[in-house]
Amino acid sequence: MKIATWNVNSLNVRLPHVLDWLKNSPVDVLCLQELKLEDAKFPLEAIEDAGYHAVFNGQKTYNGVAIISKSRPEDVVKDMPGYEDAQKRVIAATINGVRVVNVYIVNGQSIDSDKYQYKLAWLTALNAYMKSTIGEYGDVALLGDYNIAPEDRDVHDPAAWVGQVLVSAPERAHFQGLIELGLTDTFRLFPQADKSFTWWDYRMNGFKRNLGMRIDHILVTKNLADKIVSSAIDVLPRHWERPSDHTPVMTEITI
DNA sequence: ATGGCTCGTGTAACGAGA
Repeated sequence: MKIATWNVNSLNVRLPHVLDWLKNSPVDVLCLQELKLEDAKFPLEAIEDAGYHAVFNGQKTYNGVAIISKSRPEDVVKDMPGYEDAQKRVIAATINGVRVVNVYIVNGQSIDSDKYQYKLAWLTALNAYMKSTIGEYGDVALLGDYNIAPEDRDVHDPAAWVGQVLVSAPERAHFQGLIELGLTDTFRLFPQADKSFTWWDYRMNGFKRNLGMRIDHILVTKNLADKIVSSAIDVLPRHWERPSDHTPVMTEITI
């Protein structure tokens, strides 16, 4: 079973890339973030024509998440139960017996911003939600745009980023809090090239100069972690014309 | 040097992203 995550930065613009990528990388599950479209405008027909199911939780202009899958998604839950949030950032479903949780975690803008406080509160709610989800389902995969670079090696220039949003100690503590629930960062189960990133700024030739960050992640519970056979970043779509600023991450589980 | 691109909105210029 191959599972993947990709922040597409507008599904309107990136639908051709998603379809092309799925054709070349026919994963079983693809979690998308930043759809930037309301549910009525979700391109369901195009996804179904490609042989996939889709469930989605979108809104106009901002945010929005979707799970695309070969098997029919079951027990679909939108948003975090009990957490009041106008922003559409979460969708979960059970696929092939795995509880798949797709998140677009708050960016936070800068550490002196109100949005940073929203990010920390949101991460507290996510920890509680994941704790109950793991208790309820057992086999859980948490995929998405975390907007957190867990370690300095996940940052192109750690010295320049000390204390900034995406790398600040409170954010990293929240990431560690997810690990302490029993989740494993599947990318780090394998040897990886130095300076492996999933996002590059559109400005200043960020991608060509590899000035990136690893902020998109696939975490799984321990029982699933024992069955992971590969995890990799696919930089190919970042080379395509008019790309998303993020590129897909994929993990394969032997189930 | 707090900009630099890209997106949606809406049809000019701005907020948001990270």
